[in-house]
Amino acid sequence: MENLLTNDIVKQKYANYEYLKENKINPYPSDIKKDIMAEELRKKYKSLGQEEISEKQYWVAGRMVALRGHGKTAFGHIEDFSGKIQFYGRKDELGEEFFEIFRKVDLGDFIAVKGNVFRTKTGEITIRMKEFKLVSKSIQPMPEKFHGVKDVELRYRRRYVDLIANSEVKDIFIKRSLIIQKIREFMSNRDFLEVETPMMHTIAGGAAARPFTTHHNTLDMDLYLRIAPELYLKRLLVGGFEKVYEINRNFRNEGISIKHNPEFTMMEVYQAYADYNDMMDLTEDIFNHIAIEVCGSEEIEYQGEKLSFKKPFARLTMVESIEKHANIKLDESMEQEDIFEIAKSNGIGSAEKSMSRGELINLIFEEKVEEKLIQPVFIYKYPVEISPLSKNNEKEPRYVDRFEIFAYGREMGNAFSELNDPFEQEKRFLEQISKRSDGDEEAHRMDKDYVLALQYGMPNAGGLGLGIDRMIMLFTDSSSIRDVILFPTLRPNKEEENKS
RNA sequence: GGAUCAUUAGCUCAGAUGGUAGAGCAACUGACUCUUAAUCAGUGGGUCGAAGGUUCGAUUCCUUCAUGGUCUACCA
Repeated sequence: MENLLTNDIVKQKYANYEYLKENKINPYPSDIKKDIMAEELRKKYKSLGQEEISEKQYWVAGRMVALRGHGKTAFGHIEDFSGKIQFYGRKDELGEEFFEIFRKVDLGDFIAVKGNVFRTKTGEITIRMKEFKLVSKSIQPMPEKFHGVKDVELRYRRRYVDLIANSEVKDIFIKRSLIIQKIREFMSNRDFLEVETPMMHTIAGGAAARPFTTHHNTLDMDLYLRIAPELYLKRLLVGGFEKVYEINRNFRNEGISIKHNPEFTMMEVYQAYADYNDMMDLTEDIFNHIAIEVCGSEEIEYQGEKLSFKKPFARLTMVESIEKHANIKLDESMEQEDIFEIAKSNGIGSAEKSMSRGELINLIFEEKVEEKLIQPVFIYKYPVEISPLSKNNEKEPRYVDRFEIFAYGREMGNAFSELNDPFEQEKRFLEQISKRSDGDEEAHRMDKDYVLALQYGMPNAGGLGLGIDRMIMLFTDSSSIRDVILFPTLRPNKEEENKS
């Protein structure tokens, strides 16, 4: 305990804690109840007149965030989850002894206050304190009340302090919850069933990414944290489910950035007897619906840029988007060598001779186009080489029936007509495996059981994956994914660890 | 992984071409019976991120390290 008393403020508050205990005030009681939330109370008495006082008394409770003493009276504010409420206490009503005890209550303590409701001269609805109880003693210093906490490291590491000090942070996470709730409601209304599939996989499949590894002791085997639920969800289509979705965490052992966190939330949707066009409509509907429901408008502002989620969103093939945004014309007569030369002559240094035609087209797209896709847009007709789980286009088998949706230059989602031909699927896996043996750590792994599942038959289906965190960034105007994840991944602070 | 910037009191921030540091809020003492970033008077609080080096002297200059931000790479 002693080593936690690191500074004078903590020592001082700890002394108050001891004083209260000695005076038979339990600093951490179990029996505190409250009658009403601050916001609700203010709403209820919003028409209360200047000299009026309520007959009824209420217990309100929350963190004491302000205290203004005036000799024989005091004003303060209690903050609960709904907002703040002012309280007012007078020595002539409460007595000497009460005031003596109340002096040992510190800013930051959770308290409960009981009293009638009245309106002050300045018009604020206020509780006139008749009784108070200590709810929970706080011995850590509170952050600065006016500027809040700005140190981002402190904000992410001790999110609770961030939440205490910066009310807009709380609002973002309330909005996050609302967005996810609205998505579930939307899916449910369309008869999609929410399911849960394993987070621990023996084969990390369904995406191109490096996985995290863990180990099961009793079975003595390595497991991977999933990089995508895709292959399990499609097994459900084999089993007879027709409309399923899952909203849950994926884990990818890769770089951290403003738009990447090692664990992130993804929604995947699968619908039998549908294709990628149906997924496009669904995606459009979801974004449009969330914009209206959560932001109250089809037009939102993100990082100073106006984004319109009015239907329909623009739709461009990958090749068209390259012509439109990079002014590079590709046509079907061009083969791998031609496209390689075009990439090189357009300054794409990472283009390599060993890349396939489709990989080169995709590279040009990523280098020259992606960042320019500010307004929501569907890019479709993806090269088959980079899409091992998608179905070939029937007319042009070099491409697959796949799209990605972009907004603000970022990939927000990915969807395709699901490849359900077990022979073609096995061939695609084998191609991926040869890429792995050539050193591509992100290439897909062979999943024999998945091929076996397809041999039982899977109806034609459309599948969609949406990056929920990135979507929430858009609708909360957050510049970093860390601002929409309560506890983003950080390195442990060694000094802090040594102290404890 | 690379580049770059940052790290000063509990919090938000100043500061010195190198002579061991200030403000506001918070804390403490006192005054004050309608305040709300309350006010007024006073007090305490710092290994200037860590370790080395240069120097008579380093928080300041140099090197390394730690943590974080941004960009970049990786990330379909």
